[in-house]
Amino acid sequence: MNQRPAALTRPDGTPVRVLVVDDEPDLAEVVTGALRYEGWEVRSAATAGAAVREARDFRPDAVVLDIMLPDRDGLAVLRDLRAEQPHVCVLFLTARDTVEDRIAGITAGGDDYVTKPFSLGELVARVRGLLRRAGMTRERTAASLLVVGDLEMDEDAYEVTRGGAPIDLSPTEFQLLRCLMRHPRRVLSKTQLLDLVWSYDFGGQAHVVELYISYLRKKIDAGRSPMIHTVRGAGYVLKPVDR
Amino acid sequence: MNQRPAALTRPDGTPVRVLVVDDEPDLAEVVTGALRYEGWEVRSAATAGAAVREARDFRPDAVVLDIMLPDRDGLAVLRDLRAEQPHVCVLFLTARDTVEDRIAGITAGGDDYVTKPFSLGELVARVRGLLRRAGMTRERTAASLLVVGDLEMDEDAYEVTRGGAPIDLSPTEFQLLRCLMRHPRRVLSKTQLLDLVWSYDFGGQAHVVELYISYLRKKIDAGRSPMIHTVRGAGYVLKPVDR
DNA sequence: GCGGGACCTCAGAGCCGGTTCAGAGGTTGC
DNA sequence: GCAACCTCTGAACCGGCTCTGAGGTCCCGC
Repeated sequence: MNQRPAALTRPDGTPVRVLVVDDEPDLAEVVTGALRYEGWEVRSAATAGAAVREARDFRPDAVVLDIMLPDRDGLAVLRDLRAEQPHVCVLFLTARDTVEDRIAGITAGGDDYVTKPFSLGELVARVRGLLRRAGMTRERTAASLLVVGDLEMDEDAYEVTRGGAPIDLSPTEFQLLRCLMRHPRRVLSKTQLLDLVWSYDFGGQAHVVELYISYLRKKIDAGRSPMIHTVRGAGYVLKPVDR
Repeated sequence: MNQRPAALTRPDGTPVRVLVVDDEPDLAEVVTGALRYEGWEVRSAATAGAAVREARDFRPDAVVLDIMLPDRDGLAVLRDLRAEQPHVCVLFLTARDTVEDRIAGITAGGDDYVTKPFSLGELVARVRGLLRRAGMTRERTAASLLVVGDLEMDEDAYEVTRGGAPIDLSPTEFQLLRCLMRHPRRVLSKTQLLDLVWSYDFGGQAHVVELYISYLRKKIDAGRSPMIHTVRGAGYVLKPVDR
């Protein structure tokens, strides 16, 4: 117990490969770490040229690609990548004000994007979604369903049920619960949750985590045997009710 | 379930093959991606010469062909293609001001065309229609009928009914509903819908999506249990009323 | 029993996303 | 050339969401 969830793997059982392309070293480092934590094999590149070269050698399943690179436009890089590996998935990183025009049509092709500043949990979930839809998965569970005890979450439909009864969650509540459900029986510290759920530029206090845990409890544990437990001095755990 | 709809396949079960011919790289890339997302095998060519060569090797079931190519006229390419593969379907891309008489002959031959700028959803639907009419299908559902709960859409006849009662939709409303009906129970982001329903050169904001959702609701959900649901921060879903 | 730290909860302010309306162009059909 | 319709923009409105601050409660060590 207490290990990370079964890693998403390629059909042949080897770990998923992700290439991170960003010219800002700090951000690339954080993103790389978060993806590696998922059990995936990760490499990074700082320029479009390096990205294409690296991809040729590394053969990634997915690419996390900053759309604002010093040497070339994002769509052009996408084209180069696809020319060699038609089925690679791409998640674009964009600034909020860069949006729309430059990435027109991208999501229609099955690719996706997140706007800066993003939360790492969101980023990971998006990459995971891309891989899943591309058929790059051996996960037992059907499609996008997360199950812990009688608690279920459909990530595609944004639906959560406990004991079959639907539960309405706000976006932040949903994200927080998603993190907990991805690591059941494992204590997650408030800092970890803050890093995963809130965007990296969030200046607030860990206090919000407590607040949102209390919201979640009201909606999920209300009147039932609790699944969310506090571990003093350590953080929070989600467990099935039995045992 | 909950991933993309069952792919249209050849009678022998292998994926449909589509060749995209356009000299504008960005557009070709986006179109290619959208078709690939349908689960089809896609290649692209930038010139008439390359197209004919590629077709000889690739043996596509359908060709998406820009009528304005640098080296040769689209109709000439059509002749060359047909000479080698009489049964290939062709979808032409034309500028809005292209003279009518050139197009007149096209649809008579069973082929089709869309005018630039087009929406990706429209393009995909047209290719799908060509393939279906050419008998290139193993889909269970009769003809062009989409069904979600008591909501039905006949893509060929442009007819929509809910509970048997006909509903009148404008072209944009129709397209938007088509996208939702193709992915029932799945949250589609405003950007995704924008990419699919609106043409690739649309510079506007995601605000229009909200507007058209409200139009659709008035026509489809009016006075009945709603099928269109908003998921804050994520997008919109279409679901059957039960459960 | 007492004090302090960690955690929980409430109430409220500001903000953001979503909805709707009104109206200006543009297009189509008569 | 007019009327009807469609499409999109801008603005106002509303509600819920998110976070801050403050006080309360629980737990532990002394």
